[in-house]
Amino acid sequence: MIGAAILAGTFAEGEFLDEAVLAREVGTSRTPVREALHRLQAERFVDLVPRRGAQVRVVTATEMRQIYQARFVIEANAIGKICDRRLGAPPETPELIEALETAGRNQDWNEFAQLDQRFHSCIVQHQGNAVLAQMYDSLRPRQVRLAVRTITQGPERFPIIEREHRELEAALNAHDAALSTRILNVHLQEVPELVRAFSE
Amino acid sequence: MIGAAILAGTFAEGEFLDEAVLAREVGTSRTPVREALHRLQAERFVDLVPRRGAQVRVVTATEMRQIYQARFVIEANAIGKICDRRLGAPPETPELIEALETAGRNQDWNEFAQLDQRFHSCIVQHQGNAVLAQMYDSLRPRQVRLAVRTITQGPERFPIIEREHRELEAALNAHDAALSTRILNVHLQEVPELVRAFSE
DNA sequence: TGTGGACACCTTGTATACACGGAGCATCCA
DNA sequence: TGGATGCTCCGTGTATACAAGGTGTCCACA
Repeated sequence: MIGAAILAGTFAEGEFLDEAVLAREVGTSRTPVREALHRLQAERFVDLVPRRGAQVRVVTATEMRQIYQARFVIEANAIGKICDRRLGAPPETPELIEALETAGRNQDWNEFAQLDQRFHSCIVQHQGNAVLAQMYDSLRPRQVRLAVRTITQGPERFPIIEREHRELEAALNAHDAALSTRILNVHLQEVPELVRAFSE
Repeated sequence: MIGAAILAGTFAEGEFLDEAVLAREVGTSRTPVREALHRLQAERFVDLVPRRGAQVRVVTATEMRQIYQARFVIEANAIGKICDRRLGAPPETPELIEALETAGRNQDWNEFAQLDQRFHSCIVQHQGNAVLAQMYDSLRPRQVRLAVRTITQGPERFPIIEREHRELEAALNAHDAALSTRILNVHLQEVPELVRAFSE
């Protein structure tokens, strides 16, 4: 059901989730709750330890860095292919950039994060490999938990993100793989650095 | 439980799986079967369509090609990093190559496929990014179904695979990224070509 | 007073019963 | 005769009851 939403930030890391309690809170029985917890395990939100239950995973700075590395590997590959084939930026990008700037002006962090994700996701999809695209998207849930922490603490980064998106779009339309990759590299390195700054 | 094994090749593509029947066959109740089916969905073995049940996914030639592209993207990245840092081939490789050749001599296809997977998997793990490694491994179940089809039809490829593994190990130990990548590219392009050959 | 063992309670894992929704078939009408 | 509609049956989705295992506490003994 609303499994993912439950974990947005309401539980402490390492905490064990009680199925019965969750069921009561959601107003359903344990069965759907169990299924939701299994989905959450698949999305790496919780560890299911036998006979103990679902433990909220701790997202370490190391893991976060690795997630962004993984994003870079997949998205850089997509960019390379897009430039090779001279496809240009995905057709949705102007619209998404527009919406992103609106969300930025309105200080709507949720919307902003979601649009940012869609921007990058549509670039990866533009390459045409559904398997890679699905992998890329599967990284999202894990980022969300950190995203709320970081973005809310650094709203001054909004304009920077917006600018880099526009630069990336332009570089893609110029079929310039090297430039696009360079921009992406900078773009994706900022968040892990923020995370590190907080955790050290 | 044994969910994954069930699907090794015993069900027709597109077939709907009946929970009650499966439960009877396994000798358990529907509840564990349902959980297994959900896991199988996470592994992309089945599609869970609401109120209809679990449908065995059809693995198209296109998807197979994309899976091998995805493998290449991740493994090539690992190889690049390994050569950059001059790590050399993973310490397990000599042993794995040895075992692979034994399996090849014994015509043990199952063992062969498993060792081949472990060989590549340990290269990706050698890079040190657990997120990418887990992604890479998650591709495996989907390959297995095709692997049995192709390998059993082309056992003459065993020596070729073995040779390429040895070449890849040597190239890694020589810290030669370009050569390693070239070998990997050839190595991973053969299977999709076989698949295409069968399906056309 | 500290440590070890046993018991009880609590939570997960499994089974079964019930509810809900869809798909297929039959029948009726055009 | 063909199509549409309604009914029935079957299979998934959910709830609840029961079993099993683990953890924490309490008591007894050293």
